[in-house]
Amino acid sequence: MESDIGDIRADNVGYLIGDVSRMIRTVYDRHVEPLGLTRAQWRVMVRLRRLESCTQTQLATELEIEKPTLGKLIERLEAKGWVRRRTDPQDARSKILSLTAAAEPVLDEMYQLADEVLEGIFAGIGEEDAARLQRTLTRIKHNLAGMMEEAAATRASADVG
Amino acid sequence: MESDIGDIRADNVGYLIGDVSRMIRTVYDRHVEPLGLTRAQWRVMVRLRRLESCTQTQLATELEIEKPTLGKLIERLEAKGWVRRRTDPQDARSKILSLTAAAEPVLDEMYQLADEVLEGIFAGIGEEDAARLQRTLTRIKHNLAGMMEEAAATRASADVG
DNA sequence: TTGATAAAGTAAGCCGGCTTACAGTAAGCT
DNA sequence: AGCTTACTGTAAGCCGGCTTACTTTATCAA
Repeated sequence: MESDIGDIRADNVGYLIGDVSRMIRTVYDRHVEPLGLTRAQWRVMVRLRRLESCTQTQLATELEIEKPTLGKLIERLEAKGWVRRRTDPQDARSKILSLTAAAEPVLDEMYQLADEVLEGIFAGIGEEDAARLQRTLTRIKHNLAGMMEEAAATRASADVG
Repeated sequence: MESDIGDIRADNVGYLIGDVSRMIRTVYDRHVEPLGLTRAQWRVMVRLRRLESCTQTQLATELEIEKPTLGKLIERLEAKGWVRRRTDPQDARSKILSLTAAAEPVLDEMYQLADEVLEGIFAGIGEEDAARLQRTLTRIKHNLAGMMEEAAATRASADVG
């Protein structure tokens, strides 16, 4: 039963993505360890720099992570003095996030390190292959998004009915 | 400065892999939730079935995860009655792992579910693209493995010198 | 005005990855 | 035998993802 492509997927591509993702995280984190922050924390700061200032919910949506997940990240970044969090004067529920001046040089260093790591990760891979990888992964991501919505819809209807 | 491919990688492919990996985990876990185990736990059992029986260190090596990580997974699987763990009579340090009879039907159901999920993930992606994805990701994985070894070597020499 | 509903963020707790540090055991070399 | 070294597994604890449940505050409708 579909032992050709089926096995290829199950034994290789499926876990391959997970392997690569895990290794990317490890390699990044090891490289940037001396700077005192992780890839996930850096990602938050990069987005925050681009947005100038925003609420936590906005940022969580942008990063496609959940609010509590972002909350913990912000907590650590605030403790390190790179992110400021103050209550929105227009809405006491919201907290406005912004980068501190101390964050800038760290971000700049991180960019450079990230570029070096990416250079290594994509060594020997041509532009065409990289573009194709991007297209295929994007398609997979769309498929996954559809499956997640579908599951959510099923759940919702189950809750009602 | 290399704003062409550089930006493509940093803004898309890098995080794309992470996104896809995270979504795969979520989708799997949601789908198989009713069976009472996660993708990671299932992965352990699948490998264990193939190996018949082995020690924890062997299995951790096969799965490319660390021993404490596997230890926690085994703990849960043992509590659920799907994995048995007994001391090796030849070496009191080692514990021999094996599946229980109760694990078999769960594994069979998981296989089917996994295949359905994979079907959905790869919907609309041709065999050629899938094969290409596999090749490129494999190359990336090799690059990452090299970088991790390199970093480990640097650390070791730093420890000595 | 007040009462229901919705939204922002936090708390608590689970999973799965990691590291460092340790106990127990084996094996090898004097 | 005894000492050292190396290996197996566990403990403890951090990070980053998630969910569910909660508090606080806005908002909207009656």
